[in-house]
Amino acid sequence: MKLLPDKTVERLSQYRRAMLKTLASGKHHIYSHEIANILHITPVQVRRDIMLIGYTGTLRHGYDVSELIEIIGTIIDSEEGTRVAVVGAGSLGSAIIRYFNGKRTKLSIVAAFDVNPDKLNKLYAGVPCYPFEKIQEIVKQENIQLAVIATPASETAKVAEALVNAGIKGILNYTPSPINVSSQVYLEEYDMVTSLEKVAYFAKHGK
Amino acid sequence: MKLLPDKTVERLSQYRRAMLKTLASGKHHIYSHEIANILHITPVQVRRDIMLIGYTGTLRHGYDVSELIEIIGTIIDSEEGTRVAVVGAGSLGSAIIRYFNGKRTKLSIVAAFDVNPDKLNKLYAGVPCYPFEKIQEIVKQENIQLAVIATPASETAKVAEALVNAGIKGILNYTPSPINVSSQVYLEEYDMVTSLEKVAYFAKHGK
DNA sequence: TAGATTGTTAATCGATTAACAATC
DNA sequence: TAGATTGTTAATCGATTAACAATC
Repeated sequence: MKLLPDKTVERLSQYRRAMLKTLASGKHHIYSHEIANILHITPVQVRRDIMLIGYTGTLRHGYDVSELIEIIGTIIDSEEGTRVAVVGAGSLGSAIIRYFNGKRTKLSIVAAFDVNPDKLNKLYAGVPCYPFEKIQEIVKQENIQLAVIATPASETAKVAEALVNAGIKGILNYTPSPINVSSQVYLEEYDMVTSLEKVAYFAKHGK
Repeated sequence: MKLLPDKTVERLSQYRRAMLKTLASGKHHIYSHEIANILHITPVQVRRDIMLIGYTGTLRHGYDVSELIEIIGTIIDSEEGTRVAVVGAGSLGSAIIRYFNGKRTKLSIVAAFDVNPDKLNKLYAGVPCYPFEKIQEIVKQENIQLAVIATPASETAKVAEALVNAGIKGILNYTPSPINVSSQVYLEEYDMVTSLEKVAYFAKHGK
């Protein structure tokens, strides 16, 4: 399938989550405008996204909730699952591990890394913590494809370099230090301060 | 000043952070292409954003780092500072509090809320934790304008309603449950699972 | 049928980038 | 000066939305 637009991929993830909730409530069919209401978007947006993944609903009942969940899975999940590491087992890192734990998803956090010896060999919500120096070895051994960076900002560059060398395919950087990676590696950066500053701006100036 | 574009506001926050770092390294002037390199964007983008806030550099030295920091502050900060509450003092909530603590910003987290009696009356990185039922009272008393939701997903709707009733102006929702709020309230939603699923998709399919 | 819905194209909107004049 | 840079308009790109035919 052709590469999907950035925003469509994000929304597919959200549709799936909303559909899982819908299914859990015992509802088996759903209209585009119902999905749209849940996510504060327009029904056309929903229909267009679903068109892009080649699924079709029916005029009478809209979309079949289970089928839609299934199809979205074939698009955005990797069949064999995706193994993820969290670098930095501080409060943010362990919050991320706990956050993912128990979520129904093909993404599994299988390793944490830290430099602090106190944190090593402990389990964070069932995930073992390894010394940062072993990153190359463990990434290979555990077949880890993605990494989340949750270290102090001062360590970001070093961590990113080690991850790229270890052959990681994608990085989600939660530190406020932007990093440079080879264009082979997909990089997403998110900073909570920027996000909250944006909320402050638009809450104040109206939007 | 006219309302700035969404993306420009985000980048201004990032420019400021990069400029603070630049200044700390003893550099007092910077060219648009240097800023662009730090943030992996184009120099034109940088110049256009800076044009939009009405600041101008010089042909010889580019932008004055201190002045740029100053100007960005007048645009995106509130002069008197902005007071923020975190709802949910679990691992994510306390990570957020610690994350903001010590950052140089006009945003200050001044209160946490939780329903768990064990967490009450404790300090999280210097921030007091109040019982959730007192939210209305404390928001008024402490003059809190923004809130970050970091509760379990099951509580999101209830929390959002209480926040809107308490007169909050902006909400940053870190739970995976989308919420509906009055259009008076600016809402930003961010979900780590969606973000990581997006990384997984583009790391796999190339982009 | 009438009303509601989907799927899809075309139009619009918003954001980025190319082009370039001005100038140090 | 020649080369490098800024500021800004116009063109392009990508994403959203309006419009509407098809149909249950």
